Amino acid sequence: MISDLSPEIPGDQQNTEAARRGRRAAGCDPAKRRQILDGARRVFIDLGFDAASMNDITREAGVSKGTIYVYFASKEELFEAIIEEERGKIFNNLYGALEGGGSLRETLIRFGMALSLKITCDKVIRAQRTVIGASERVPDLGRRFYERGPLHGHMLFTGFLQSAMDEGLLDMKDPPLAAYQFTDLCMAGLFRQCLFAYRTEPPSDEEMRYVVAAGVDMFLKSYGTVKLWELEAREAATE
Amino acid sequence: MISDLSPEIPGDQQNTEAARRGRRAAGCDPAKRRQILDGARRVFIDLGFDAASMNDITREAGVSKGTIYVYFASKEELFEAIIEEERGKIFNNLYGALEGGGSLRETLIRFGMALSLKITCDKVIRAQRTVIGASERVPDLGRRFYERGPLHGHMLFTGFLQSAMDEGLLDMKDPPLAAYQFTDLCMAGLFRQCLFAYRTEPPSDEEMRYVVAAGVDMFLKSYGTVKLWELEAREAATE
DNA sequence: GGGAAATCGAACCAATCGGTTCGAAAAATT
DNA sequence: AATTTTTCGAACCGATTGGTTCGATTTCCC
Repeated sequence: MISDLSPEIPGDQQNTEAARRGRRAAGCDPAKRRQILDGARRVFIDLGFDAASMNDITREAGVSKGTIYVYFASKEELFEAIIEEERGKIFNNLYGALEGGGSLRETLIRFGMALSLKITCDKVIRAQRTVIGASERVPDLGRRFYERGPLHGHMLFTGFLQSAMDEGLLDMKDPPLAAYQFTDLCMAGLFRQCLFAYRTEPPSDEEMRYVVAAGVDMFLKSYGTVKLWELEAREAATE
Repeated sequence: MISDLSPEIPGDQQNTEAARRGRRAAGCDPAKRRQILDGARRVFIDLGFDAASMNDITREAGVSKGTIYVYFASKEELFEAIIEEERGKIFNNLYGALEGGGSLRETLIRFGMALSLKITCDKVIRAQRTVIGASERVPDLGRRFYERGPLHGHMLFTGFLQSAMDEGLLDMKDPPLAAYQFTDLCMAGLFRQCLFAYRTEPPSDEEMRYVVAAGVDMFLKSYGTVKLWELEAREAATE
């Protein structure tokens, strides 16, 4: 079965002749595809879409140009495949931090750390720069990235806040707004500093922890309920 | 005196011959310079640095290519001149909002509105996208933009918070961090939404006011002192 | 109005772009 | 080992790039 060997490739042009004989269709070797994507990713993220040439990618990937065009129809298609991959790498396994247990404060700190560490690390910042730069001429690209990445995460986190509200731990008039406030507090200033290349290197773990803790404090001081204070006081007393 | 006519032009090559006769040196007509900058600004901000060609700029500015190269040595130099101008247009006259009088809460709302309205409007977002996109290959550009723009503003605002602290209205352990928290709260979510082209049009005045008011509430609930509450209560009573 | 100077406009440069083509070489299936 | 298929590598396409050059034209100062 072909899909066993290359499950992630859409089966639009299966090259049925070869398929019937149990042979791989042209442009369907997952390893080669990976090789191309990895090389192209480095080039695109280093140079941006425009400045990256297909010859650069050829060189970086160690694959001939003709072969690239067997796997991807155009520069745009290759680019979009890479952005999609990057989005997945950034946002997958991020919201598991919401389900690790512990007190509300602990969970918020754990989530805030995971979020802001990932969003401000060098690789991710470079990827975001590339998407933002391309958003001017290809708005759909930036839009899709945002919808499937940050927006999706925002809804998951809003749901988490809702459930904390149902438990009587938080009291918010506008949970979606509160979710935005929280995520922005967790990266106070740092996100823009990184985007504009003001920081030579990403925030350290300690700095991040300091900012996140301050953000969580501020957030809970605004939205925490009496029940939350009682819980926290009780917990502090037992230690 | 030449510098009276073109004060902003560096006098490196004054074409002394012509200057002695009271004539303008080549490439020193402020009006032409403006014409070129205006055309180039539109093209660069619409297309980004790479995709903008000098022929596009020629067309948009209504100036021959040879003339452009009399005023600017290269595409990069022209681009940097425009970014510098844009930075000035964005951040100048922004921090006057801090000095308009009124209560602390009123001032914070006024400043927050001015800040976030300006930073998320279409023109400014496009300019920022261009700078961020170019920051990958020309980090100095993004760095200078950030230092002379957002960072400078951050220091001004931190000073404002300090003086409010001196008056006993606020109590903060870390004023610079608090300044970041405030500015980020004022654009909760909106800044990233705009950057990634998720929003077709910038936030409305009402939406902005709603977000800013919520941010100011949160900020004051965290950092406001008893003295501030008394002041606000007294003011509310007299109305 | 005469003469100096700046601008224009178009041609021109070498280099590079994304994308295609094709025969030779390499791999893999039978 | 024979044969099918993929990949390679280089040449090639037309278009466009940033940048230069240069005579014709316009503008401006005396």
